[in-house]
Amino acid sequence: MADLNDAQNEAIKYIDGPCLVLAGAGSGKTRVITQKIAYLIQQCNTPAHKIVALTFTNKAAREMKSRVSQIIKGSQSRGLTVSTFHNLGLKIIRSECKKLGLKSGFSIFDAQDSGQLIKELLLRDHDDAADLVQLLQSQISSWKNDLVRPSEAISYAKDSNELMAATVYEHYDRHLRAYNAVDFDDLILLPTLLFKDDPSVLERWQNRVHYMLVDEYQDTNTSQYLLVKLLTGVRCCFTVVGDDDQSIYSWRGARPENLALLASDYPKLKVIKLEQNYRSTRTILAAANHVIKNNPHVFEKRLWSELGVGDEIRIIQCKNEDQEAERTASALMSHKLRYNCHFQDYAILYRGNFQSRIIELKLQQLQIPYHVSGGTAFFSRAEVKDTLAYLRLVFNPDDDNAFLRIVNTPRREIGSSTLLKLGEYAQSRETSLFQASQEFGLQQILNQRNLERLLRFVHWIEKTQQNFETNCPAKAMKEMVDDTGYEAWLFEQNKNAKAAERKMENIQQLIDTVEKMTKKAEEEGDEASLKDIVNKLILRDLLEQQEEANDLDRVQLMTLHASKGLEFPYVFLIGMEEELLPHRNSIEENTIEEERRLFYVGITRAQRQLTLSLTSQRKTYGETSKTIPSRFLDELPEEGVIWENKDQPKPEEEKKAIAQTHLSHIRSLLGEGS
DNA sequence: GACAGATAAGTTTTT
DNA sequence: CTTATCTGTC
Repeated sequence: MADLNDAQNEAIKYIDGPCLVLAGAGSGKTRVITQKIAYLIQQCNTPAHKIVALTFTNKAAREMKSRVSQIIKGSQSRGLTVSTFHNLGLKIIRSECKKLGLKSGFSIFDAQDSGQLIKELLLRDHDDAADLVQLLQSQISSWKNDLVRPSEAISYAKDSNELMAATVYEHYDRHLRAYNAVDFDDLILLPTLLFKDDPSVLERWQNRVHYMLVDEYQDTNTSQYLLVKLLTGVRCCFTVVGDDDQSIYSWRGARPENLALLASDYPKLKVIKLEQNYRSTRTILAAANHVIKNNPHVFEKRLWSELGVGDEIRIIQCKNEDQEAERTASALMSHKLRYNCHFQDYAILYRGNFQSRIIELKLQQLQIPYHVSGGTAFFSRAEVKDTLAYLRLVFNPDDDNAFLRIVNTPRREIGSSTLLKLGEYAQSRETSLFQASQEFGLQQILNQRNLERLLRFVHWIEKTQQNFETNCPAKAMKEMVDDTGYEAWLFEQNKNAKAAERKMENIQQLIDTVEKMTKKAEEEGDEASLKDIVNKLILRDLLEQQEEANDLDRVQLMTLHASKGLEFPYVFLIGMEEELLPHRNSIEENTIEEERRLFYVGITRAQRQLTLSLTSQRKTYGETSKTIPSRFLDELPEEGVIWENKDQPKPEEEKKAIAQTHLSHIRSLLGEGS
């Protein structure tokens, strides 16, 4: 436990009661958590399996796990729980599903599934509901995050609109249960409500948690706050770490005031501030402090650094996004060649996922290896969603969303009118589409031919279910995909065979992943249930994991949100414009402070050098329009910041670098050829 | 019931 | 500029 400062040491050794660590950016908060876990296990004889550490992202959980295992020898950390809130919730729901009225194969609805369900419910009662869906979806989500149940929402409603929304909420929840499904918010909400209502269940779980640590505490919502409070109970043995300046998730229900709430809920709360920054140069830190000064603060803190002054912050002004991408890529490349760094030392950050496209293009042109993290690209692909829907239906036949998605994909000549009739029948019988398909009464409604087609599908699903019970998951999955004739259908659909091939590769990747996960689970002695794996897939763990292993030396591309908790020697932050950062909606909704924190997060990711860029015109929806420099640029200090004018010719050095890359590329091609 | 072509709509951020 | 949805024809 060498090399820790006094505050860090104090935070680690204080274990007798609730502890709040206010940790500024780069102040070593992850170190505090990992070292504290080691301290608990090695010095305090706390059994590893009674310690729970919670994070918000899979990536953070993985990182923490690996850092803990670096400190303590393998066997000692066995049984330690390091997981995301959502994964812990899933674990609790899985083992308590009977109490919650769920069957074991329950599905997890992602945001898209939820949206679809809400849309359907709205269309039943209202004519033009399309633009209401998003609004209702976020309303229902906030209700769930605030522990408001449908009945309460209905009784609190003040006008007809609110009543309508609350009614949709009630229908929505009822349908979820009927589908034997939960949504993302339920993963936290259901365990919390269960613990609140059932003391015996709560006690059982409390006994499994002797000490709890929570990372990024400013991101907790009301439901998560209560979950932690309930689980830690009267023992109050927990450490939470957070930074209100890095609160960037209030749009999804996070309550940074939970930091302050803690002090009133726990009068004995020990508050420790970490103010020494070990990450960034003084120039970068000064800029970050200067910017965040514009926000009001509950907890005052002064971040300082012992590191050198370092390079100036560069601001590159470009004509358009094309040039911005080009200059970013070439500046990166010339820097890399000059200082002989690794690609993994660089990160390119942006506000929205859509901004990665042009950058990717330019990086490809310069042969720069990169990895785009986060992003829903893979999971939003039709073929991936189809395959997952097949699995969902196999394990949970009541999942009507999955049923509708794949009942006629590939074509089984089951069309919309058949499904409409089936839907009406199922509704009247109050059962799922799958169950309804097998009912006798359906003969009255559907003609012989259509009924046969439907039953053929139902029987095939049942056959597949059996196959999954007798065969190993990956094999059964492969057979399932083969059985559907999906591949042939893809080639039929896509004129160019290449696109179809790529789609099949994506499905194969899913199968490979399942195989790997199964093997891994077996090695660790867990039950290798495909149900769990599918749910983990939907929670987005795993695939990232695989990619990470392969993507060693690559430039990292990600959103500002995704970058929180990470650090890079050299950071490029692109799109410093009004309506982008701060985002247009945030300007309208007057939530500039959160955007400022987002900028703050971006700045503080950089260890040695920070480069900002902006354009004077940008293409949106295919139309170019003028842009205004971000107001945040005005908030930077004058000292230590240099502006590069757009009219300036490209620096000679960068030109040379590009030429050199091309040359070395040609050489490598020649070399391989001979 | 399938499919092509037209038209409209939409990009914040994530588990 | 892409993607989702609608419409009309076969």
